[in-house]
Amino acid sequence: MNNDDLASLLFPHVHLTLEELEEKYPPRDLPEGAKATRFPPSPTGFMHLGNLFTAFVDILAARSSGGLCFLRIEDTDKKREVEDGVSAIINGFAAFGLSFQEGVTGFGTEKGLYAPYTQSERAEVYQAMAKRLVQNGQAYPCFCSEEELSAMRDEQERAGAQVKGYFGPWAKCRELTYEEIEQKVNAGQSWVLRLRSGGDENKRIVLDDLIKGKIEMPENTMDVVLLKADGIPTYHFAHACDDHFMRVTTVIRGDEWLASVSVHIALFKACGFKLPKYAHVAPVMKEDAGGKRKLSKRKDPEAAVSYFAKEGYPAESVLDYLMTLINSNFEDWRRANPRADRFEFPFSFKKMSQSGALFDLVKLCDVSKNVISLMTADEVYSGASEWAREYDPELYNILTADPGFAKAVFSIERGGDKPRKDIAKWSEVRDYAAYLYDALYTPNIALPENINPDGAAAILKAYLDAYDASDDKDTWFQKIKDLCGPLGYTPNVKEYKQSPEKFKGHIGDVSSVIRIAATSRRNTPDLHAIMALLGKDRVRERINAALSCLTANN
RNA sequence: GGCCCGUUGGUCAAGUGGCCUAAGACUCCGGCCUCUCACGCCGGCAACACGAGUUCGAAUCUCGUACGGGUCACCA
Repeated sequence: MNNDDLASLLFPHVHLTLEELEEKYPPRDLPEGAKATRFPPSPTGFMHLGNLFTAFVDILAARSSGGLCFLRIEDTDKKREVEDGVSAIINGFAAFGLSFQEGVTGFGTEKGLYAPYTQSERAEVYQAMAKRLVQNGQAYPCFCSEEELSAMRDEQERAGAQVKGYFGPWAKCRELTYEEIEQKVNAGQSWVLRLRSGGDENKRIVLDDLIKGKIEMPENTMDVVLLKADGIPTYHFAHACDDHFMRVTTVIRGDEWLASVSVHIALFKACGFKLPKYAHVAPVMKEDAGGKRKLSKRKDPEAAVSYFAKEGYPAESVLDYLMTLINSNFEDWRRANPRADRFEFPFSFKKMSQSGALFDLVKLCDVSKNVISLMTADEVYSGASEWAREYDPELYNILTADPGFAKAVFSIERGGDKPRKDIAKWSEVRDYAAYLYDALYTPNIALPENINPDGAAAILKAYLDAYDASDDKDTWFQKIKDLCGPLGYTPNVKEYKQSPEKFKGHIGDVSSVIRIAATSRRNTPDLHAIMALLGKDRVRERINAALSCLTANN
């Protein structure tokens, strides 16, 4: 058979050549060792945490090597496509402050020299390569229907074949003559284009994966589909064409692709492309009934990236947490460089886990508390109010009604050597600040077990007499100490511990009563600062209210 | 089932034949810190899946077993 004739029959209108493509998309001019990576999502309208994770590795690998990362849209499966899919992806990344140097930048917009970056717009590239493969005798049309293929699979099943699929003797259309093909094509029969595999199952190929190390497997023998009946390429073929002509040096993707590597190696070879480096990333897992499984879109709310925005985790927190999963020594680095840009971290593929890590919300909270504890009061204010604007309008109104006051609230014990770490996400701010706002405050005078209402009332009365809103912190504290003795408490906690029988309690009990009266909380940050924010009228008001509550109960 | 990958405390993990009586972090539990909480500090619980082999010596190398995961589409 004359392959040129076949190519012309199959692709009569394709004139672009491999050589022209090579010229149009020349190798990148990158510094030594710099990596060109890409993140290629399908526009399904859902951004999975795993997408963020892999994309983050892509960006990290690019930036840490002085290279670049671009965004390519893989919309070859029209069934899964969603209208606003592309915007959802771009917005999703923007929410995390992540962007790409090249590729799709919005719906219908893109930048970069290797355009187009949307697969549905790259038909001529795939067609040209497909034609070339036919010319070289490395691809052929297959007219088998879905019914025929499933019948074939059934037969293989029955025969107990170890290897199933369209290959070797099972590949019926492989041996079609030109005349047979011509007749079917002219009759309008639909066809797919298949690779004419030259692989030998007894030969083995070796892949040196950047993460998984050396992997050996049998050569591919399958005549895999390159172009579907509608002329759209399969993932495998698009991967070869795009990652070659977009001059990707390092392919980073989920490890579910590992099993397809033999196909990809065969394809790159057939096309005459240089094989890129591969890094197969293990998925983020979730604990389930004692075992592990992939984070599931349906079962796990935290699988959606939007979950974190809704809960009010700062993007920085999520990113830092992801960093610890990517390279666990990031934590040490972060401790040494608390405020450094995380892209300065010396990322390494070698330090990535070979198996999937369990997603740990508790750990995320810890990381997030650290992140928030390092923020300024202004940053906390804007983070919290931006979150509240969307998810808690009442809180938003309260916070923004008096930004100065809100910032003062967030300033309590912030900025020192030992910053408080009690906020992990913005949704906790409402509860954190509730007692500082009348609109959120619910009086609830619940005394500790060792204090009776009379004792508490005595403390409050005495305190009201001593209270002066203009006292500085030391004076304020000294006054509480001075209260202790006459009421039968000791200002010295150690003394109390040595002989508890001598006292009603210690200074902790006295200040607890005052704290409860002023805030209805047993635990708060620095009470002096809180009372200063509350103001003398409100403090007196609340203590008086507590007093009457205690006496009424008697 | 075939092929491939993996398995160190509850979790993330260091570890590349002797420095391992197995690091660090999170969680949990004690204790300390001139108010509570938080922070910080000190301490504690807790692991090399199993079995053979190689070796003077194995968490580390080899083989087998078990368990877990992935993949076998005109989906990506």
